[in-house]
Amino acid sequence: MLDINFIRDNTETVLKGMKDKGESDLSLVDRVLEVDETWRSLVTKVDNLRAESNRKAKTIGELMSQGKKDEAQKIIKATSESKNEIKKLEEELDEFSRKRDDLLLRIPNVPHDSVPVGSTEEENTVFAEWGDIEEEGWRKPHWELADEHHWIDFERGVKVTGAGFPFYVGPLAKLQRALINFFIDEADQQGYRELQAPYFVNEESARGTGQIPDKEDMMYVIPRDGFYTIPTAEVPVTNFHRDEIFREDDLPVRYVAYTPCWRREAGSYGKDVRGLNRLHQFDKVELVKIVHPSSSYDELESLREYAESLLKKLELPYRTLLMCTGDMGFTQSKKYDLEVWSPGQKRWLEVSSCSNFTDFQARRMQLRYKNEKGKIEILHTLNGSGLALPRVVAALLETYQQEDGKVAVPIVLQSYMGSKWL
RNA sequence: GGAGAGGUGGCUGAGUGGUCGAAAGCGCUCCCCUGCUAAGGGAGUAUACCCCGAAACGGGUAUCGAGGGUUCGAAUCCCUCCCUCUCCGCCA
Repeated sequence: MLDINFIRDNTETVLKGMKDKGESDLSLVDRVLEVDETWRSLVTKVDNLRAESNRKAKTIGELMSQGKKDEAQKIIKATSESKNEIKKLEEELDEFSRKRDDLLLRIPNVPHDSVPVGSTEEENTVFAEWGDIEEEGWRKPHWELADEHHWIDFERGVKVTGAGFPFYVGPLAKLQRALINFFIDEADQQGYRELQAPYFVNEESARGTGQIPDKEDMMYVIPRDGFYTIPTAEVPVTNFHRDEIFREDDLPVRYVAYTPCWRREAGSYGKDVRGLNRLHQFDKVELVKIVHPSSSYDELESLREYAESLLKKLELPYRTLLMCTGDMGFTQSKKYDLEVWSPGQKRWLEVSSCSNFTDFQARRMQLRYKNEKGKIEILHTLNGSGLALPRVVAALLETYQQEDGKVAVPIVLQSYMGSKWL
């Protein structure tokens, strides 16, 4: 959510940002400004009326304690009339503040100046590339390999739960456990504090990070208890500090959390979703930062570099994309995607997405800090995957396979696996 | 799940219908004093929003778990919900 005052003072910037992000309804801005103006004039009116009735109530109190009941009675009569007027105006006030917030929630975050303007994924720019990519060759896709070794059981997953809920079997189950530990240990060394988070969240939390009302359909719902299963650890972890005020000295705050993630992925079928490419349940190690507004773009770069370092250590070729305005998403101001090369499928797979939300999430969540002058300001939030497991596993199986069908273990994982071969 | 008690400012805790945004203590910040240390004295110390103003300051409104109600007036009374604690039940 943007600050209404920011929109008032920087209307052109907001409009340009919306245009660049491909938002079709630019009239939102005019409407929100109009509604806000009405709201503010109503506030003034209501506040004045309430002030008057407070004054009268006080007078009545004084008269009563002096025993002047008749005089008090006179004022009571007069006051009860203005009560109705206040009530009516209060209802109107509520209506307008709701309207204003509705509109406000539909205005996207403003892209940073360094973000390329574009409308489709073709206009993302390649920010970095690492490793040699094999565009031809004998390598099998991971689902064939996994099938041969009976490492992933999709069929039984369908039987037990449904499509997109596979079992990982034997060495592959262990490999996932190894990756999770490796990712968390690496983050821990970089100063991220480990958090084990709830897998269900309530409605306020889903609203805080913006899954509601925007992306409600991505989550599974537990209606009886009013919970949502988390689509990413970002939701519980960022909400960890919701409604809190930090001391400036305590910043920045960095967390790492491993959780399963659940996504309904409604309507996605076909070859893009084969094997481990897209699942309803998957594991992810997520990084979250809560930082001083002045440092969020630096923190984004270090977040990106950190995520890249994981792929380097696993020796998996990757590229980093700087997402263009149109491909970036509603809440972000700048975003990098890391894509790992899948030599069996001859395509890139997204394994991490590192984003700066500036104050957009933090405002909705009332994540704030007190600066040196004692003034309260909104913080900035960032997050990034470090990393999402299934596609890393896919790329790893395909990259480390040998011609005889065996699969080697990356050097950094060998101590976790206790072996050199899967 | 059943029975009972309770939710007040950074913390402890007073306040059961009238000048309470809230006593007191602790903590924290600033100042003074004391030639170190300890102690002492003074001032300040919630959040959001509106109005005025360049700003400082000022004026106002709302908030005592959340929402609704009664009343001229609610932290205080009533209703609903949430949460915490104690006992019982159940249980990894």
